[in-house]
Amino acid sequence: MRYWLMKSEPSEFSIDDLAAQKTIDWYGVRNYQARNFMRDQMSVGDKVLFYHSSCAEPGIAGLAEVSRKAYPDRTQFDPAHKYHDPKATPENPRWFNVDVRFVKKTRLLPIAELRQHPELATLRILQKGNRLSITPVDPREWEAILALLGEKA
DNA sequence: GCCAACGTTGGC
DNA sequence: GCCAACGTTGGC
Repeated sequence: MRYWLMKSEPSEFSIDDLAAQKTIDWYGVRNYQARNFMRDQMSVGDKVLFYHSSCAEPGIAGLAEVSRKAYPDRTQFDPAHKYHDPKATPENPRWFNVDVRFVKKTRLLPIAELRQHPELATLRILQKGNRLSITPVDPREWEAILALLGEKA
């Protein structure tokens, strides 16, 4: 079982949307490294920090988990979709996504607060130049973050 | 809106 | 295979 942080712009899809919808296919990832994490390393039951990015209050907004292992991203085949990829075919899909299930909404844990904790200095999203929308979280980091959230690890 | 960082594209 | 140009990300 692994731990992950997954970014979403709340104007596109927020923790409240996930709470309402219960489960989402995490479509739209068009970065190979992030795709590979989903396709090659994620399994059902993996724990997820749901992160709000590109917004007024960037930070961790809730907890989720992987509920289905990776399969081809439906939007790559749809010419009308903004995530359409003309080079992808059902026989040769290029992009994959997992399903993510809502666990709970937490307090908003801002990125500025994450930066204050030395034990989180290694957190991938805090590294300079980080842009990956999906990053692994190590167990120590996970525990430290859950403690900050007042959740039991 | 700014800008650093980074990934992708395409000409050669 | 190199690398300049370009587009995107995302915090501030």
